[in-house]
Amino acid sequence: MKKPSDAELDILAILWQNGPSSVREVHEILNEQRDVVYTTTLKTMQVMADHPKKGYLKRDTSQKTHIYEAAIQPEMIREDMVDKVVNTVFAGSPLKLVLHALGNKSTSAEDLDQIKKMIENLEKEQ
Amino acid sequence: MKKPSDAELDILAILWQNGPSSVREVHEILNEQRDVVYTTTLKTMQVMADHPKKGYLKRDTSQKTHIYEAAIQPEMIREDMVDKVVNTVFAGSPLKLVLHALGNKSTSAEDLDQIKKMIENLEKEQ
DNA sequence: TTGTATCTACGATAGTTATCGTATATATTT
DNA sequence: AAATATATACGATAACTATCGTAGATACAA
Repeated sequence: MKKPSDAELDILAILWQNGPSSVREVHEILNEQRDVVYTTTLKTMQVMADHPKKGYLKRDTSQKTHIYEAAIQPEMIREDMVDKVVNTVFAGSPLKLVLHALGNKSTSAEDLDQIKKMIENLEKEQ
Repeated sequence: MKKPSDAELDILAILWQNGPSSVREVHEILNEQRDVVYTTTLKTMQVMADHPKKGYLKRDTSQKTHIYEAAIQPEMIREDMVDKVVNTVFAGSPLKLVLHALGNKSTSAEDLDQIKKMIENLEKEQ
């Protein structure tokens, strides 16, 4: 599967978070992140839905205002994206990525707990 | 700073790992990862070095065979790349990324130890 | 010295990405 | 009904990406 472009990923993220939405709804959120005019958002979403090699979005055209929905799920591209990051800026070491994510972000106590549990489970398996 | 493209990242990763290298040396490794002809690697590296808005590489032209070296470091783009991944395919949750990285990869006992230590340190700070 | 190998330089190009303007249809408001 | 707002459709385009071929310089070997 072809990887969505940067701008396409932004739109997918919004749809994954908010569920089926109109172009207007997506645009309002996208426009907070970076300046872009409405028809740019529209065009991008149309291409994402209609391009024969993409099909990232489904659309419901039964009303005047079309409703778009993600046609791919984040799980389908996570692996590829994480691999790319690990193999380029973390010298192929998932450990380094984990330490980076833990170190630079303010991780809550609950989150740390959850990671500890995960580690315990992994250690049992070994 | 503009983000290097996919192909450029592949080349940067090789230079980060191996240090200053000739096009031939980079090409041998890159060509194992995906089929590409020598002049494609050459051209890409020349652009990475010469393009006014890039400057990802430095080159030493004192010998017939030029030697290229990374002019940017992975730390300079890690943040951006991790943020992008987290904010798109992990719903903005670094925790999810960490669990994914731990779960899908066979993480060694030593690595798990190191993560535990990291977590202990973080908990002390809180 | 004549070939063979190895470089760099550089142009061409097809495909993709991201962006925006204009036209037009359809609602909604005054 | 006329004006305003809101949609979609769609063409144009500039910039970027990735790729490869050809030409010419340089080194080295037979």
